[in-house]
Amino acid sequence: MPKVLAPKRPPREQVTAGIFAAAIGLFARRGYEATTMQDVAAKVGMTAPALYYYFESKQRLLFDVIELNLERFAGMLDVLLPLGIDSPEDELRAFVRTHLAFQLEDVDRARIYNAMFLGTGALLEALTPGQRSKILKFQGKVRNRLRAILERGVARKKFSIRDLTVTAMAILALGEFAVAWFAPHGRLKMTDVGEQYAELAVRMVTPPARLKSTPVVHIHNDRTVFPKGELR
Amino acid sequence: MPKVLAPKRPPREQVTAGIFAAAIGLFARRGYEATTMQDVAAKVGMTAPALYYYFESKQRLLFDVIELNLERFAGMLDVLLPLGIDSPEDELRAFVRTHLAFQLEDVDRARIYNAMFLGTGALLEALTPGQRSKILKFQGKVRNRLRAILERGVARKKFSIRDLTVTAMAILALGEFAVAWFAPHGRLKMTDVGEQYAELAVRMVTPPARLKSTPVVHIHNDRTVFPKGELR
DNA sequence: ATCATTATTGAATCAACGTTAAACGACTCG
DNA sequence: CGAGTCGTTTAACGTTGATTCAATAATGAT
Repeated sequence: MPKVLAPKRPPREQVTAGIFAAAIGLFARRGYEATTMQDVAAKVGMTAPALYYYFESKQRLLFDVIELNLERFAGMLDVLLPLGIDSPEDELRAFVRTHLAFQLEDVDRARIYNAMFLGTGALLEALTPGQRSKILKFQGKVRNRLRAILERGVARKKFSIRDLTVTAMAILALGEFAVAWFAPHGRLKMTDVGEQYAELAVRMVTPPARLKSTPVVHIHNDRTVFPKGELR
Repeated sequence: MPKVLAPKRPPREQVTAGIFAAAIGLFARRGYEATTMQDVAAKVGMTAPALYYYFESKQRLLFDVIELNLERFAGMLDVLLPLGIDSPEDELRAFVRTHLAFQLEDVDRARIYNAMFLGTGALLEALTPGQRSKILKFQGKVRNRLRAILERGVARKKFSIRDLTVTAMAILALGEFAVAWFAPHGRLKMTDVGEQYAELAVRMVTPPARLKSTPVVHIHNDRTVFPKGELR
C-alpha cells in the first residue's frame, strides 16, 4: 500500500514558480542588491546553494523574474486596448480602472514595473537591451492609449485640456502611486479606489463649474496652444 | 609672499557638503546597497576610509543625507504653512506648486524621498527604527497638511470630495510622479507644470460642470458618507 | 623650526555573500 | 535489492566591501 498523502516531490515547474514568487517579492521590496540568495532560499524553505540547481546565477534569476512579468504586462495591455466604448468619459474611466487594477492586483509586480519606470534601483542595469526596449515599447503603448483617449475627448469637445502630456502624466500618476499607500485589506476596496480615481480623472479633463472659468485650450499634436499671455 | 591661489584646506562644512552631494546622487540612482563607500569617496576625490573621519558609518551617512533633505522640505513646508491664504483653492494651488517644486528642483533628493515613501529600494530598511519613525513622522506632517487644506475647503463648501484619503493621495501622486517624466530642459518649464498641476488638483475637488452631476458627498472625519447605493 | 592637531592614507580585519564542490538522502526503474 | 539520477545539504573558496588601525602628510599656532 502506497503511503497515503506521501508528499511526492513537486515538479520542477512548481518549484521554480515558488522561487519566482519569493524573488519577486524580495526584489520588489528590498531591491536586487539588498536581497541575498539566502533570503530567497529561506522563503521557499531551501538553502542558498539549492537555488543554483534551478538558476545559474542571481543575475539570471532576476532576469527571468523580469521576463516573466513582462509577459504579464503584455497580457494586461491586450485587455486595455480593444475597448470599444463610445463616450470619451467612459473610455477614460475604463482606462483608469484598468490601470489601477494592473497596479494593485499584484503589488510586487507593479513595484518592479514602476522601479524600471522610475529608473530607481538596480533593476534597470540588469536588463538586456532587448528587455529594455520591450518594456519601453509597452510603456509607450500604454501612454499612447491614454493620449488617444484624451485627444478623442478633446476632438469631441468633451474634454478641456491645457496640455496633453501634463494631463496624461497626471492621470498615470494616480495608478502608479497607488501601490505606495493602498492597503489591500483596509477600509477601501480596490474597486472603490478605481471608481474614485476614474472620477478624479474625469474631473481633471472637465472644466470646473463654479470657479472663474479657467481658460480652455485645445491642444493639437503635442503642441500646446496658449491663449493670450497664459502660462508664460 | 603667500602662495597665490594656494588651496587652503576647505572647512569641514564644505567637505561634508561635497560628500552629501555625491552620496545623494549615488544613493538615489543606484540605491543604498549598490553604492559603496568607495564610490562616494571617489566622487569627492578621497579614499573610502577618509569618509569615516566625517561619518561614523555608511548608515549614518545615509541617515544624514535623508535628514538633510527632509529639513529642506520642512523649510518649504513652513513657507507654505503660515501663509494666510484665504481661499481654499489658492491654498491647494500653493501646496501643489510647492510640492512639485520640491520634487523637481533637485531630482536626486526627490528620488530618495520618494523611494522611502514608496517603500522601494533598501533605503528605509537601512535605517534604525528611530530614524525611520522620524522620517515617517515628517511624511505624516505633509499628508496632514494636505488633508487640512482639503478639509477646510469641504467645510467651506468649496470642495466636493468623495473620500479624503483617496483624494489626498491622488494629489500627492502628481508631484511624486513628476520626476519620472519631467525633462528639465524640455518644452515645459517647471512653473508651467506647477500651474497646470495646481489647476488639475483644483479640478479634482471641484464638481464637474457639464456631466450629469456626479453625486457630491461631503466627508467627515475620514469616514466617507455614501449616497444611496453609490460606491458599492 | 617645532609641535600639536587635523586630515588622509595604505594595509589589515572581519563578515557577508555569490558561488562551487563533494557528499548524502530519496526516489525511480530495472 | 541495486544502481543511477535528482535534489539538496554542508563545507569550503574567493571576492567584495565596511570598518579599524597605525603611520603619515598637511596645517596652524608658538
